[in-house]
Order: sequence, then C-alpha cells, then structure tokens
Amino acid sequence: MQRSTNRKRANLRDVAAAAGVSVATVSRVMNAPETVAEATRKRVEEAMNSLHWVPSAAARAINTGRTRFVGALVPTLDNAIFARVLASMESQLAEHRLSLVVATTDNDPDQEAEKAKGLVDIGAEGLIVSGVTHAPEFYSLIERCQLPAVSTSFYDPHYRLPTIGYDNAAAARTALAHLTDLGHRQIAVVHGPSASNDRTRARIAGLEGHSPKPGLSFYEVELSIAGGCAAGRAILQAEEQPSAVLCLSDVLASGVLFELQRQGVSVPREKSVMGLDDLAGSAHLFPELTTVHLPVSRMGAAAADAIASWVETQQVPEPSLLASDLVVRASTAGPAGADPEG
Amino acid sequence: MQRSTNRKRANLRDVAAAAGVSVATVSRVMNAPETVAEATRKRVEEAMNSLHWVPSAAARAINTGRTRFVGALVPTLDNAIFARVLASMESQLAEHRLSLVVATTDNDPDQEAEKAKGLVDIGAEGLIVSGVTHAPEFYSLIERCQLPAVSTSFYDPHYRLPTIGYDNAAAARTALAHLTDLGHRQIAVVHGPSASNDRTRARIAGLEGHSPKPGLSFYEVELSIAGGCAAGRAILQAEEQPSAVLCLSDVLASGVLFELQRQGVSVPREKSVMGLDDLAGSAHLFPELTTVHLPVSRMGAAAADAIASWVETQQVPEPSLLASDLVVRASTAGPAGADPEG
DNA sequence: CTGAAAGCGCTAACAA
DNA sequence: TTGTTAGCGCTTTCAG
Repeated sequence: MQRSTNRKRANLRDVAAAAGVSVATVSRVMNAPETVAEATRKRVEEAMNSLHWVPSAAARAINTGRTRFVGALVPTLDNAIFARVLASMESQLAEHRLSLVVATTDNDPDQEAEKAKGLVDIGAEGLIVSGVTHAPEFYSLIERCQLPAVSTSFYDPHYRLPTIGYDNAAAARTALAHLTDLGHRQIAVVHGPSASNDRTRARIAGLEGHSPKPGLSFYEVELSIAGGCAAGRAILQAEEQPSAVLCLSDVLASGVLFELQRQGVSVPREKSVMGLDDLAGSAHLFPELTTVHLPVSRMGAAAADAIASWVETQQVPEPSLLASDLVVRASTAGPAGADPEG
Repeated sequence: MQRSTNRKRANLRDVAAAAGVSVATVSRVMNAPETVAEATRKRVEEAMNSLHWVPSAAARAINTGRTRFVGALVPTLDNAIFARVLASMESQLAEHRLSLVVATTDNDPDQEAEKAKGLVDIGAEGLIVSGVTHAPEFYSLIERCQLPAVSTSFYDPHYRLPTIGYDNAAAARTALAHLTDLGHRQIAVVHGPSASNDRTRARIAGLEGHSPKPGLSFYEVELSIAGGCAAGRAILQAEEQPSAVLCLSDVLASGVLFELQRQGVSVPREKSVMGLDDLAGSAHLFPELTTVHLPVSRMGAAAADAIASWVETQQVPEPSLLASDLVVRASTAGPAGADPEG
C-alpha cells in the first residue's frame, strides 16, 4: 500500500523528482549519457527503473520532429517475393536506425492511398511503394505532406517518384528468348491480373516485337497457385497446343506445373514451363523451375538506402536500375520431337 | 514570391490565423466537424488546403494518449500462413479503427524483444505475438509499460498472456490418427527447428502416447521447401522405409512431395504424405495435399478483437481455443500392398 | 556538469 | 457556435 501505487505512468518530472535532479538531466541521461556525471546518472537510472519509466514516443517525436520509421506499401503478403523484399528493406533500414512499418494494398490504388494516409497518420516519415500506378489521393498526400516516397519493382527514370527496380519488360523478354532459343514457336503466356498491376502490364508489353516472333496465346488468371492450375487446364483445352508455357510469375508457374502433372503431361518432355521471379522454393520444385531471377533483396536494400537518405538529408535519391538474369533449370527443354542436337 | 513561401510546415495556429478563427475551432473541424458552423468550417478547410496543412500524429498522440496502432510480431513473412493471419488481423483491427504494424522475429526471442521495444518506441498500444516462449526482456518490457499483449498460434489458458490459438498437440494427433487409421505403422515425422519453436515442440509432443503406437522416425530440417526436400532425401536413405510421411507443416510437406517425385516415388501409391496447416496452395499441389486445417483467419480476427478490447477498455481478454480439423485429399492412402478393402 | 524555462502541435475543459 | 487557456511529456537553448 504505498502512496503512489495506483498513479498513472510516470513521466520525466516524476523521475527527476525521485532522483533529485532536473528534467533536463533526466533527458540527458537518455540522449547524451556521457555529459552526465556518473553518480548522477546512476541515481537517475535507478529512479527510472523503480518508477517503471518508459519514454513517450509521441513526446519525443513532437520535439525532435522525427519518428524514425517509414512505411512500405506492398500489394500482398501472400506472395513469397514480398517477404524477401521486406526482409532486406527492414535490415537495411535498421542500419539507418529506422524502423519499417508494413501495410498491404491488395493491388488497389484506393486502398493504397488509404493505407498511406494511415501510415502518415501514425507518423511515417517516408513511404516505399510498388510500381508506378497510384491514386490521385496518393499523389496529393505525398505532395501535401512533402513526404519522401520511392517506388520499387519498376524502373522508370522519368517517373515522378524515384524508382528503384528492374526492367520488367526486359525480364519477360529474357524469358521468352530462352524459350525461342530452345526452338519453341507456340507459347502460352500465363499472367496475373493486368488491369491492376503495372509490373504485369510491362512484362506483357516486353513480349511484343520479339524476334523470331513466336505464336503467343495469353491466359490471364488470379495470381496464385490456384490461378496457375486454372491456366494449366485452360491451356490443355486449347485447339493448338503450345510446346511451352511462359509464366510471368513463379507462383503461376508452380500452379501450371502441378496441373500439368495432374493431367499426366510430362515437363519438360511434353511441355516446357518457365517462371519469372525466382522464389526461394522454385529451385526445389519438381522439376526444378527455369526462371528469371529478380534481384529483390538488392532492390529492398537499395530502396531502404534511398528513402533513408531522403529522410535524413532531404536529398531526393536517383532512380536505380537493377539487372535481372536467366536461371536455367530443369523445367525447360526443346519442343517435343525436336532434334536434341539442333 | 509570397512572404511565407519558404516557412516550415504549417501548424494549427497558422491555419487558425489564416481562417480568422481560434485553434480550438480548427481542432473541431478535424475531430467534430458537426459542431462547427458550415461557413466557418468551409473557411477553415480552405485555409487547411491552401497551407498544405497536415495534422501532426505526435501532437495528437501526446494529447489523447492514443496512437491507434498495435504491433504484431511474427516469426517470418516467408511462410504463407502468416500472410493469412496478418491479413485477417489487419482487417479486423480496422473495425476497431486500429492499424497494424508488422515486425518479424525470425523465431529468435532476443530479436523479438528488440523488435517489441522498437514497436513500443514508435508508440504501439498493444502487441500480438506468437507462441508462449519469450525473452525475459520481452516480459519486463510489457510489464514496465503495462502493455496489453496477447499470444497466438498456441492455446494455453494458464499462460501469463491470454492465448488465442489452437491445440497444436491435438492437431498433430489428428494427423497421425488419420495415418494410423489408414493402416500405416512406420511413419516418418518431418518438422522444423524445435529448439526455437514451441508450436513445433507441442506438435511433436502431441504424437506421444498415440495408440496404436506406430514406429515413428523424426527428421528435423529447416522450415522451407528446401528443408522438406532434404527430409525427403534423408527418408529415402533410411534402412527401414516408412509407408507414410507426416509433415508438421504444409511447407515441409510440399518439399517432401517434390523430392519424392524427383526420386520417382509415387504418392500416395508408394508413400503417403500429409501436412499440417492447410495453406491456400496445398489444395492445388499434385497430388492435392491431405492436411489438418488450422483456423488462422479466425485466429487473426479473434486476436485482433482481443487486443482491441484490451486496449480500448483495459479489460484483459479471455484465452480462446479454436478447433482444427482434418482435410483429407489425395496425398494419403493405405500402405502399399495393403488390402484396399481393409 | 546541472538547472530553469521556453516551447513542440495539439486537445479539451471551461467560458462566453 | 466559438474562443481562451492550460497542459500533454519531452528536448533544447541558455545560464550558471
């Protein structure tokens, strides 16, 4: 039954009083301990402990004007690729003593704008987004707040936000070239919703004008294993059977692979299948998936550095292009019946 | 070249001055617009816009004592199961007008404690964690801060934090029972790191004392597709071949499946494989994976409600047990050579 | 090395 | 319906 047992949370003044010092000294113990005499510091620290003192984030933020966190808006957490991006962003931001707050947008610009507002409302100092398609409300938000914001997963040096990403069109072209090099001329292209995803659109566009010009048939499905399966079934029902399936995402390729197996189609003997992403699991599928590696870890780190420097120094970072590269594994081969020497 | 062009961000006073009203009125326009006369409100809103006024999160927080966000600490974003949990947490928290901030712990209690501190530092009003194994620093943090915290993915009514989860031991037992019911007597059990994961330990413990007592051999691997593949290879090299493989996680089961296929082992004809989790993709693997469904979406929503009510009303929520259930699909069957009628 | 005091931007009584 | 004013918990000069 001590007197102050039921009081609210202690504040700086309480600690100062308990330690017999001024609030300024307590503040110094937190922010510049070396400027406080050892004995005084000890006394203050004891007071902090015995009062269960916890500094108020808000009070600090209001004084310093800094919250030390930035927000990342990703389409979904459902695709393993974002786990990699976020992990590297987070660890790189930590180098700058910045925290990362994650929000998902479901590929919906309106939801993105709303979530962005939510992040700003809780004090985000900067934002990292995906792609170059955003709601007007999003742009007006970052403009009003003069908020640093960078975009990832897409490279476009002329975009109004600095972009840190790869060339989606080139990545898709690399994949297609691998297939045509193997001799495929009828190719099914499987991709996720294009209306809501500019990365997907860029990849599709990258396929245009490739030479030699193969016969391409497009299948748009939900971006998931189930979507890949649906595409697999649709492809098998087509009049003219493609000898290869180019999936614009590894997740889709996995689904296609499973469905073809389910239908008794041998990969790559009867049909080649390839992806684009290079997820961690893709190397271990059966058969191991040929794909195009996207440098998502480096991208996450680069985006983290970019937003950090913007937040810290007010310097707008430069756009940055990261290379992607072909990873040939076991799921692709020449078309069935082709001369294996040719 | 107006006079105030280069000033810092506008504040409430600036807006009030520009609109010719008091700061209180401006505040009301934000927080209770209906109490302000239409004309006044309009004038204030115009002033807000023309000054690019953005309310300060910190200042609001310091006054209301609320930040309106809670933190979730999850082991990893790499396993699709957490995407489901987090998605439902987030949408349910939104019902309470609360935001969710996500951090990953990599199954490391020290990292968890550190990240928890980071969340508190930026103002989290409550925390959601996984499991019942945490660092002393974590406990002292939530105690010092009197911070609401609930635990998920585990049910233990006697734990010091309210647990909202399923019975991991029972789920594993359900899986094992399915296999023994099918007639399997030699079963390989594949699981992730047990030292760092109490859910895994609980699942393993759940296998004990099951009757009829089958021959169980355990394989501990990294919790990933690659880990599942490694387990698959190890199992095939064992002296006594199990007729079934029980994976304590769907991710592992996928890897086992791929590896068995790679080695030419037919599932379920030669070996049955089952998982535990019921990820969205599991229903679409080849063959479709038999598993135990964990109610992660409901769990996320329940955890959100629990932490929300705690944060809002200071009432410590009750622990809550959610049922898991068997989902029989195509990856399990009786042991090879068994009488299909028996 | 330490303290006094002036705010940071906002909310919420209380008055008018 | 609107204004006045006292803080919220902390940092940060500026003195001593």
